[in-house]
Amino acid sequence: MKLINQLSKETGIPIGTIRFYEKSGLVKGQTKKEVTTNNYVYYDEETVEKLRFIQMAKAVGFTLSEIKEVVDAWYKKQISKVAKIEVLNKKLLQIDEKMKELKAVKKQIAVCIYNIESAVD
Amino acid sequence: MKLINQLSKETGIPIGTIRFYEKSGLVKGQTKKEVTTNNYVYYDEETVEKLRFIQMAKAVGFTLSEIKEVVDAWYKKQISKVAKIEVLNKKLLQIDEKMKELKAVKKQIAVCIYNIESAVD
DNA sequence: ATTAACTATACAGTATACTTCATACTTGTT
DNA sequence: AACAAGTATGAAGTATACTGTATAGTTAAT
Repeated sequence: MKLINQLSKETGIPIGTIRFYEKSGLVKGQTKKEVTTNNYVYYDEETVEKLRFIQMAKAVGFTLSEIKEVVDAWYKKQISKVAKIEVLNKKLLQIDEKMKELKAVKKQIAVCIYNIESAVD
Repeated sequence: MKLINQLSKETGIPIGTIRFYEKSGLVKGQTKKEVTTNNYVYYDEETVEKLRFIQMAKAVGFTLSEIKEVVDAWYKKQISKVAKIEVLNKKLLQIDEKMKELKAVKKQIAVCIYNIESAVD
């Protein structure tokens, strides 16, 4: 169990951003009942995993609310098995779509480089 | 040569967004000097290509300013061949990075689905 | 000629995702 | 004891990328 500063260092995500994610319901720490002098929040390894997932998913263009759907399907106990799988399979389709777009962008740029290289000044 | 309404319909990008992109320097139409009664702006096929590129690049998480770098390297005559190629090669690296992240996200979700499916209710 | 639809411009407003600031309390070090 | 560094909370501010509104002129169809 780690405090927010350590969590931030391990993931490279700023403290302010982690707090923002917590307010948005993406991650959740917990206070220790045995500690009575403060209300410091502790985070577990699962939170580290979640944050790394959020980083990657953001990098490939998913919004926080799209990411929240996945994280909820992943961890929330209230959601039924069937509903979770439905959400996740939809995400897989979106990922394949992005994969295609990424390849198209790459190809476009490769062609562009070729054209520039073979152009006469 | 097409007007903004047609351009919008061909690409699926709202008129307001196209105007916003034009203000941001991503695309550029031109007025016809022979038309003197209005200042309607006409767009060519190159603009359609650019807009399609912008759509894809945005879908995989590139920002408009990152996209602008590519579009400038692609079309701007003021930029030297060497500088253009440098920009584009950097983009290719970023794309490979995104490709990796996309695969990691996919794997993560696939594992997640497997875990849910094999879990006992 | 009228009127619906299209175009241009400028500016205000919105959504998302942070980021900073102010305040106040807690902990660890010297 | 003092003080730097860490933590919590709330609210305001910022950047990006649109989105909507208001105004005014233009074009096409009836």
